[in-house]
Amino acid sequence: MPQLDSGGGGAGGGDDLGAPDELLAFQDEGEEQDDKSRDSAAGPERDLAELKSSLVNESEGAAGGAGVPGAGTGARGEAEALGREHASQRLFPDKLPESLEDGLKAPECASGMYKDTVYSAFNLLMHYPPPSGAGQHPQPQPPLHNKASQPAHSVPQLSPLYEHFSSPHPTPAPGDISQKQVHRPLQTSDLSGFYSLTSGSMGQLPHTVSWFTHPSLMLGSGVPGHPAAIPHPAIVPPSGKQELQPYDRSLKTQAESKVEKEAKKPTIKKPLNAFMLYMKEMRAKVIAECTLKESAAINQILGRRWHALSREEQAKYYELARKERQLHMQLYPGWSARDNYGKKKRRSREKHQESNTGGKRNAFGTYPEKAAAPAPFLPMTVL
DNA sequence: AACCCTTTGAAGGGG
DNA sequence: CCCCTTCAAAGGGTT
Repeated sequence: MPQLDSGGGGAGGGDDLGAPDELLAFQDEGEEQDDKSRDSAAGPERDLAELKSSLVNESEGAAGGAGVPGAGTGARGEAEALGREHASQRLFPDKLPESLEDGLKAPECASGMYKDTVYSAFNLLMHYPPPSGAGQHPQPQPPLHNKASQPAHSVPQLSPLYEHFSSPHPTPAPGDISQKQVHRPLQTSDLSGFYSLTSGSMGQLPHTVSWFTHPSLMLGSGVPGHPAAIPHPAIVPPSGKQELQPYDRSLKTQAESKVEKEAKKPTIKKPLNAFMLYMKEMRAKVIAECTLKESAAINQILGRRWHALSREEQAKYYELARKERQLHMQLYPGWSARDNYGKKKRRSREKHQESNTGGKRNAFGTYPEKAAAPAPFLPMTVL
C-alpha cells in the first residue's frame, strides 16, 4: 500500500488526513446522525432488539461479543440514537461486575464527558505550530453534522498536565525520561513540533511521548551501546519486557545463538491508529469517572464516545495517527505490519473458523460492521 | 503464563 | 476492488 500517499507523504497535497477509511468513518458517523433522527420513533423497539442481541450473545457463550451479524454500524448508530445514558445500561446486561455496573450507572460515564479532554487535545494541537508547510496543512473540514451535544462554546478545563505541557517552557516532570532528553532529534519542525505536542496533549501517551525523543531518531532505535539508547516503546522484546540483551556472551553454538537471537529479536509494534490514540488519552479519564477497570467495558464506552465526536475532534486524532505512521515509517522503513503476524496466538482464530462454518459470528464483530458500512462518500480532505 | 474480551483503524494478502 | 484477518492498547477475567 502506498503508505506515504495514504499517510500524507510529506509536504505535498498528500498531507491529508489519512486513509479513505477515516473518511468513511466520518461518513459513517453522519449516517448515524441521520439514523439518530430517523430512528427516534422506533427507538424502543430497536432497543429491545439490541438488548435481545446482547442477551443472545451472552447465551451463545463467553465468546459472544458485540459482533453479532447484522448488529454492526446500525447497532452503533442505535446506541447513539437511544441516548448514551441508556446505551450504557446495555453493556454486559448479565455479567456486569458490580463495580462495573456502578460505574456504568453513572450517566456521565456514557455521555459527553469526553469533551473537555478532547478539546484539551485540540487546544494543544492548536498550540503547537503546524508543519513548515503550514499554509498547506490540511485543516479538517467542518463537520457536516455538528453534534448538538457538543456546543462549541464549551470551554475545556485544561488539566494541570495539559497546562504543563501547553506552557511555553514546560518543566520536565520528575522522572520523565523523555523530558530529560537533551535535544530533540527530529530535524523537521513538523514532527518535532508534533511530538512535542503529542507529549503534551497526550500526557498519557507514553508511546508517543517517547517516540519523539527516541534515540533512534538520532541513530537508530535501541542501538546497543549507544549512550542515549532508550528502547522505543514500539520496540518490545518478545518477553514483553524491556530487557534487551545485545550480546550473547554465553558459550552457545552459533546455531543456538542464532535461534535465540531470532527469538529475542525485538518486536516493532504497529503505530497506533486514531482510535487507539484516543483511547490512550481517554482511558484514564473514563476509569476515573466511571470507576471502571475492565478494559473491555471501557473500550465499549470509548467506542461510543469516539463515534460521538465531531469530525473536527476526530480529525485531530487522525492527524496524530497519521504523524505516528509517518514517523514510524521514518524509523523503520522496511517494517511491515505483517512482521508481527502470528506473534499473538489467538484462540479466537479457531473459534472464528468454527463460527464461520457455523455461521455464527466474527471473533470481534468488527468486520460485519465494516461490511455493513454505508458506501463511502467523497473524501472531505482530498479533492 | 497466555489468552480473552472489547473497541476502531491500518495494513496486507487472497480471490 | 472487496473481503477477511491480524495487530495495535489496556487490564480484569478466564483457561
